[in-house]
Amino acid sequence: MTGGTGTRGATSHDAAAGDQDRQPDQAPRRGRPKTSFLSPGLILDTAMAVIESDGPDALTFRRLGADLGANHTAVLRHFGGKDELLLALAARLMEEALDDFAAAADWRETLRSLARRTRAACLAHPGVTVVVASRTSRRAAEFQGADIVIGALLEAGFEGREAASYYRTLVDTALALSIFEASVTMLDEQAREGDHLAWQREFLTASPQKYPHLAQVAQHLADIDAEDQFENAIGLFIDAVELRAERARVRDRYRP
Amino acid sequence: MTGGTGTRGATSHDAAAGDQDRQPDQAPRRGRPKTSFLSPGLILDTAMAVIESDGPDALTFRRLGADLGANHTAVLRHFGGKDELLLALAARLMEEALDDFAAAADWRETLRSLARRTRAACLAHPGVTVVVASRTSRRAAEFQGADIVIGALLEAGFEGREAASYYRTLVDTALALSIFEASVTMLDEQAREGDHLAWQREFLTASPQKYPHLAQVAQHLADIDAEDQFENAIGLFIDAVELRAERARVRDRYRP
DNA sequence: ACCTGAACACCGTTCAAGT
DNA sequence: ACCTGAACACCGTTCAAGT
Repeated sequence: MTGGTGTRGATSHDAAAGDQDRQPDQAPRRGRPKTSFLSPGLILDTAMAVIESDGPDALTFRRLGADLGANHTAVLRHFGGKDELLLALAARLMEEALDDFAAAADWRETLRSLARRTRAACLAHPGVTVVVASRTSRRAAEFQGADIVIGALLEAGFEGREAASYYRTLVDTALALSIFEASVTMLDEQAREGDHLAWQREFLTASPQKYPHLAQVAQHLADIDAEDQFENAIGLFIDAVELRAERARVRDRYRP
Repeated sequence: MTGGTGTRGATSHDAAAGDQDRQPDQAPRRGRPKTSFLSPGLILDTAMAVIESDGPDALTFRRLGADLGANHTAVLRHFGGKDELLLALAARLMEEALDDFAAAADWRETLRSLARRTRAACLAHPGVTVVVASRTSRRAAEFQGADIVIGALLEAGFEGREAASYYRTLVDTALALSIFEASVTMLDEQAREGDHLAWQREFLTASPQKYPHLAQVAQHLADIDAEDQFENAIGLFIDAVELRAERARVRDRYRP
């Protein structure tokens, strides 16, 4: 029932016994560990595993303690509270998204890459994304990523103020759309059990008299692919940015 | 402490006494109300008031009961559970966004209007937006709104499949950005108490050696206005859509 | 038909106590 | 320094009972 995602035993007795097969180079002074076996990293790993296997509501200190083989209050020695834990999860998600992010040969491709990485990380952990959604700010997009994207926009031909503005638009849009898609994924999954997905049928049978335009395209609405849709949004963004970049370059040519 | 947002007394004793000054045309059979005094509408009003005044965490059945002058389990006679209540709150938020929504003279203005309405509703109730964020699907954009927006896109010159696709892109983007902005608002408000807003200063003092591009535009990043930013994103979307609409019209001229 | 009140299983957090 | 175990104030939900 507890899943068994922990790397240690499931009870505190097992945890105590574990001291005996601890690495000798760690040199525990007597038989008690002088260094803690819990660490922020291990706790975050376990938390993500719990959410992804049993859903956002399953993340409780008691469940976390059970999977870690520790008391349910032990986590509080590493995180000030649940809110702090969630903020750390949000930061980890964005770290994963931007891991090894680097500029591409083409500035358009650099922007596209950031957006795709953001989406990939959120969809890889939709449950985590939903729990931390309200604590995810663009602060998470760290300096490293910001510098690369702004570099791409400067390369495209924008001045400082515009580069800053389009940078924020891209990051916000990519992040917001990714979180939104993850939450729709989770919601649909939950609704599939009930009959809440019936609204898709309603769309197809909407009254053509009352909603003529809707009826005209209803068949196409049903089979829209989520990934195509995301690519579509990013494509629109880049097209528009490129259009304005050309104008900016022309403008600068006459006002150098 | 309980706020006093209820329209009835704060205790169940007061609620019972309230029967005596009930309207006579309601004709209560004996002294007990034959019609319930709680209604889904009243409950949702109270729930929104609670969240907006004391934050998302304040929305509990016990608090709701206190403000309504009823037992803390009475709400369960109108909503199956907390999840159902949140889904209803999400639906109400979108109803508010699309209330009296109508097509404008120009199709671009119609698209802009939908986006602005979505944002306005979310920012009018940021706390509510954050609680229901994970239960807000584009299902909420009801047939009425969908028909109008799709009509605008057909008017712009798109065929069925493209109109459907751009409709979804606009609705998803506007909704996702609005939810995101609301959650950033709530997060900043909470962080202002701590010193978590320190990252803004960090941005300004980021190493120009390690992050040259970032340093170049850091001053502009600080004073970006949120509303300008949203308008910017929608403006980019409409520019790109218009660009493609022109192409679609040219294409159709040669293949009618 | 609608509401009450007690009860149940659970939650995050605190704190004195252990090693 | 880190963890335990009991305790506290809360939570959503169930259910028999009232009117």
